[in-house]
Amino acid sequence: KRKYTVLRTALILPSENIFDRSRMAPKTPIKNEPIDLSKQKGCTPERNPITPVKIIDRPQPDPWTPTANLKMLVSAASPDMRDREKKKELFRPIENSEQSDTPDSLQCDIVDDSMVDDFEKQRPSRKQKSLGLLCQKFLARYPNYPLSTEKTTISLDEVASILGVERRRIYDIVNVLESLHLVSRVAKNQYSWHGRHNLSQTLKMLQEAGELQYGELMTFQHREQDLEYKFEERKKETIPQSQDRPLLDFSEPDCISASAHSRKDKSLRIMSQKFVMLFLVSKTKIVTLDIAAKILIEETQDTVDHSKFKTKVRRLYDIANVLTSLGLIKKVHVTEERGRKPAFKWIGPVEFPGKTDELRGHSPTSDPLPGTQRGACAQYQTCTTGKQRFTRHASFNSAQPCEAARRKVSSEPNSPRQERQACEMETILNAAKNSNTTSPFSLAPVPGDSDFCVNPLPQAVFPVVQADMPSFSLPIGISSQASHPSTTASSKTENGKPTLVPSQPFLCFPSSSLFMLCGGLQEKNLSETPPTAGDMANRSAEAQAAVPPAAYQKRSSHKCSLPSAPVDDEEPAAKKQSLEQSDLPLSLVVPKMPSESPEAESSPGSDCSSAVHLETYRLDLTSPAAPETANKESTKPLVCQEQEKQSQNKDVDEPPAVNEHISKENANQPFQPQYLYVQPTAGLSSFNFLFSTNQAPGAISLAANQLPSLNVPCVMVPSAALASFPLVCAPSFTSPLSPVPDASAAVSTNFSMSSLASTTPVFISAPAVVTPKVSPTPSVDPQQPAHPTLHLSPVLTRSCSAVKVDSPVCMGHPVTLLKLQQPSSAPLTPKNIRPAHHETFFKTPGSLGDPVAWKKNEGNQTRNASSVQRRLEISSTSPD
DNA sequence: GAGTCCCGCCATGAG
DNA sequence: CTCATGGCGGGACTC
Repeated sequence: KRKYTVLRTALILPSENIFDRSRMAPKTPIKNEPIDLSKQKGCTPERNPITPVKIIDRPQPDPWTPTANLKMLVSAASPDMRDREKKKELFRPIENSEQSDTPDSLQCDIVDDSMVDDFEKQRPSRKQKSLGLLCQKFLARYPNYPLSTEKTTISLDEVASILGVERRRIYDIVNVLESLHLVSRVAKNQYSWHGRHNLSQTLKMLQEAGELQYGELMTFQHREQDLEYKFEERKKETIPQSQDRPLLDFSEPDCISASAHSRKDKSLRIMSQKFVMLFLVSKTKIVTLDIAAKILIEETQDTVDHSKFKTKVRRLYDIANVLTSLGLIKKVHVTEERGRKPAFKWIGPVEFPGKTDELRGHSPTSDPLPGTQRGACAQYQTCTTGKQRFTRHASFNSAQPCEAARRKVSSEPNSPRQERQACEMETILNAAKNSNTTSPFSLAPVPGDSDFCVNPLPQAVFPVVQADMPSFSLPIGISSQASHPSTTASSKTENGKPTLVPSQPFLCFPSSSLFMLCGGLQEKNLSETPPTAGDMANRSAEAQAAVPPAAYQKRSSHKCSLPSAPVDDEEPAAKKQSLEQSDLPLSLVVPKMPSESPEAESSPGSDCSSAVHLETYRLDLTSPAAPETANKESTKPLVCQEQEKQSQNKDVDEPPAVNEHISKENANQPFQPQYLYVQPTAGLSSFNFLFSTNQAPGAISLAANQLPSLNVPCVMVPSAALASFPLVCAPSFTSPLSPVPDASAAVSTNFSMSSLASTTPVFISAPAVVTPKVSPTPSVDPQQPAHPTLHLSPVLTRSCSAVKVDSPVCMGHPVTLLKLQQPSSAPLTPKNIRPAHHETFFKTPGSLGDPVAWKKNEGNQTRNASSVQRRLEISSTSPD
């Protein structure tokens, strides 16, 4: 009965969870514990928190129940439902999250009553009250990748009441989330939800900052002892100014007038950032609490008294709990001589494709894109200040800009804090860099623009190639579409920022060489990519037409959301996404994938899915049969975990061949569309075009509606003609297959990879496997959907992870990897080559020469693409 | 007994 | 003074 009621409520109140407390309350029952209720300030007392548990649980069981389907639908439609479902999940201990997903449903049913009873009976165990769980619940309420259009505001009171906890707890969560820019404070008692759009950027920033700050330490990190030792040493040596401190402090001064240093300035937030930095800097990606505590304490104080230490550790636990629920870290134990120590391992994205470097100055020289680039360039804010010089990806800024916008627009009261936050990151970085930053943010375009304010998701705008941001970079991905309507919006909004066309399925590369891309991306992209709601809808329609059934279906569910999304406030869309994404957090938990594989670079959620897929593909690649795996994935829910498993295997399989990726992916994906790159000759002098062989041109063109540039699909080139040319197949991306919303990142990477390869006519494929197959006239035929070629070809998506390793290959270093016909032997000029997202790639000094240049190139790519797009756009239509 | 971390007192600041 | 924040650490709960 409860279930039904719940459903009803959900149905009735589809729009938002957040706002209606009364409504929400029922849901929230989660609070098993009466305790909380009492505490709560009359928030949702009506409901007995006690029993609620059951309710929560119930929802899930459905799979088998007749209502299950209904539920599913409902959940899709209504956020509330979703929330509940999530809650259910939440109930499990965080640790279990990994397991969860699929099993849950079953378990739930079975367990349900009994379990529930237990719950009820057993007073809420401590675990159930844990911050981590609470955080999961909290996160479940919001989409990982909210649409740009939807602004989600979080009312602390509401949330607290809904979740049945004290506000104080919410502060803990929010502060940590804030440190990662997942949320930002808008006003008193109000935060705005940004989601993970900027996460990768934020992490990147933190990584860089961390390297500056802790790099030394972490270098030796193998052993805590060593680390500690180092730390001590360093401390003694550098202690002086305590760079660390400055970092923290800096933020405020820069951004805000010094005025706002309230209260140690949110030590929790800062601590959180530092803590994350440690992970990012750590080679092992494992950080023990004591070390972290010591390091953090030391920074602050020379004296480390025990109590202080204990307190610090407690705080770290708090932070760790939140990070765990975010899927960024997981608890592990490290055994030392001393014994077994609690520690946490970073399982989030490790590599950030678009490191600041990329962003950093794109050297003017490399940029081929002139005017058009502007737009792209605009996206990046380049700050040159003395030493510092880094460009920010708009996305990165997005959060901040948003804040700024808010301030301006809403003129909300909390200026100082907001500013602070905004500045924090930069400050940190700056501090780390030692430079006095000229407010980088200031540079950021956003703030000034009212538009931004209007559009909550500036980030979306940058569909650009950056591998970093999965969501951002690749608009193509379904997820991107769904999740990032903003992209379209961004295109619109952004004045000059043509950038990537988020939706655009094709990428243009400067190099003259031709590439074949195989992938289902386009379709997906087309359909899904559409950023704006309207666009999205249109595209979706188009896409649907074009999209292969399988893909379509998957998406279809998602798509559905799209159309509806606009109506509901933020919630709906978010919720929609959340459905997909919601899993992510848990899935994220997955240990291996993210942490180790660079692929993860992109945001965890999306990344996971994408990355995972890719990896799996790799393995598959070897065997033509691969498709199976692909299917699995596709069929698989969004859950990363499963993928993880596969991924693990994958990882083992192949090291890092970029080529491989390409080929693999394609192969794996059953119906992926194939794309062809056409050299510049086509019309764009310097640019190459990608065509989707498979897709019907019409479909593509349709897409154009929304994004003219995107549409430009390119000329269709007869496969036969191409046959003679070296082709690079890049799996457009797996995303389509994967239900996972955020595959975009992967996609982008792929492209980049392809581009690199493209420079050289050489055919890139995984060492052993793919190449041969691909090379020949790949399935040029557009119409051949799932040709073997596909399998062979592109694996780019995967590249993300592999990229690093691969990079060398791409570089033209004939690593074993390059077995293909033409190894990189063909001199790949850096320019031509498109560095993978991974910096590592480029870093190779010798060949590359100027690392910076490489980076620039990367940036250029995007630019190029954007520019091209722009051109296209211009010709075809004016987006705005 | 160590590890966790919940809970809520109370300081801090803004209004 | 009130209210929003959030530092902090006692001590309970887990393992």
